[in-house]
Amino acid sequence: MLTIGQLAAYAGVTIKAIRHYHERGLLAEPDRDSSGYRRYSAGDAVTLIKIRTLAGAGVPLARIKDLLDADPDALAAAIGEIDRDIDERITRLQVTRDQLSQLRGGDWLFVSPQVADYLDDLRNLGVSERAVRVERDGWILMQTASPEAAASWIAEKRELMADPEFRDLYLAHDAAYDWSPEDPRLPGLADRTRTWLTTHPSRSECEPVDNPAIARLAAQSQPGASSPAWERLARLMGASPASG
Amino acid sequence: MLTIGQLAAYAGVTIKAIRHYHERGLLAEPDRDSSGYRRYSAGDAVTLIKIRTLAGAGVPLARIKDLLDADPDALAAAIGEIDRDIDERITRLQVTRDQLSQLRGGDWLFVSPQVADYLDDLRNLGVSERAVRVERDGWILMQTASPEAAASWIAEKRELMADPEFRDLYLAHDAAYDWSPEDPRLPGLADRTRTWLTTHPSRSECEPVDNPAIARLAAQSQPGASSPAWERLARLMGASPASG
DNA sequence: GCTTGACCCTGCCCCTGGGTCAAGCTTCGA
DNA sequence: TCGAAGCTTGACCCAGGGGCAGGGTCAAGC
Repeated sequence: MLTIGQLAAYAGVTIKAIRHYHERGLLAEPDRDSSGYRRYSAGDAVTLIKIRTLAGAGVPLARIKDLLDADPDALAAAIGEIDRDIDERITRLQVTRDQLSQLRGGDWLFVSPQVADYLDDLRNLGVSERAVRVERDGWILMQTASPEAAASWIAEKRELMADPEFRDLYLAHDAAYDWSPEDPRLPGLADRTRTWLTTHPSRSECEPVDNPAIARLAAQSQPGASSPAWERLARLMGASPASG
Repeated sequence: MLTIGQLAAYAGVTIKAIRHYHERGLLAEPDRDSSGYRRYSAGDAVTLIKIRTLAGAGVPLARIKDLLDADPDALAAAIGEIDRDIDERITRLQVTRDQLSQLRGGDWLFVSPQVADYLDDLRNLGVSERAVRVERDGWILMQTASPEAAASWIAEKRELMADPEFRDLYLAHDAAYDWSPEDPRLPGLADRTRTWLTTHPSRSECEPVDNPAIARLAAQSQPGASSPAWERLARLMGASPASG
């Protein structure tokens, strides 16, 4: 006959766990010896190892309790189910591992794949990290408000980026962020932008999304995301569609 | 700006979890609107997805809190560590899955491999399941008391099973369990057993282990594990070494 | 203007699967 | 014979939330 410590060592379980199983009714309380110590049989060891194996597989104790006195067929069925569950957990762990590796490596985790691709395009174009971050945050807000609308907008915008003049304007606006508000290039840039806007009517019903000013709009909620040069640019463009 | 429900939906997390992260200091409490609702920014969504990813990998919340404002090098190191941890958990899950499959398939899980082999030998010999179970339980008790001694005994016993006369005696004792106590074969079996015991002095210091009577000894703790025929057999063998 | 349903707020207790500590008894080995 | 190790019960603690209570808010439809 075994003491609780011997049983625990044999089954590879802590003493505390055994008492826990007693409390939950998984393992019957054995008889006590004259001093009140619990005394276990070999059958208890067999049961305990079953419990440990099932618990190690993540089966809840309440379910283990049922399985222990289920008929062999039910047990076999349950084991099959648990087995599939383990497989699923393994694949989920592998997914998690992949996601972890993406934590160091861009925005893939935070936005839809389409937006992530778009952000990568921006980076390849030489857009500043600041602008990329502002775009990312804007797209997150849009995706939250309406994932379908964001999906169609992002498609439209990626198409737009194929236009060299638009790309040029985008990069110029990005660069202008750091210019002095008295920079002589600002009026010309404002003119070019206005011209582009009038010759390229937006197809989407939400105009600001389609031009670089979206960055300023999205940025309004973030302190310090605008600049003196951009403020002047906005004034120069006057009542352009972007300012509404 | 997002409500807590929108943020939760975007990040794939429950509202309750977000509030929990606020309590734990993982995610800063955002400003409230006029009605006291929390209002979130896109940056909160980015942080929350980081939290979710790390938490999904099993990283404790307290550690996530540290990692969120750690420098990139420390984060990369931590991610490497977490990655190894996930690998380990995957292999452990695979081991668990193997053990699970053994739950339906014998005694492999409950005793040492040597004892499991021995029990399989017994089954192949045609020994009754009752006797196998009694042997298994006896070996569990022995292994718990002294794994090394049990290891040498099991080796000795498997050697012994190579002796045809011993095998024969073992099977006869097993079969005798179900005989009538008046069965005329019992005196002859008692004689054969006594003869074998005198011509085969035990090498181990613990004699009962080396002969079939171990089954009876181990069974004494289990009610109903003996039988009328066995009782008579014990009386017939008189003061044999097995009866002590 | 009123209702209805969805959403949000705080605060509390509950769960699993144990770990840890305390205070006192028993058993074992030298 | 004495100290170390082992056993007893009981109470409290942890993560990571879930669920419920009891209430406030908001937007739409009638």
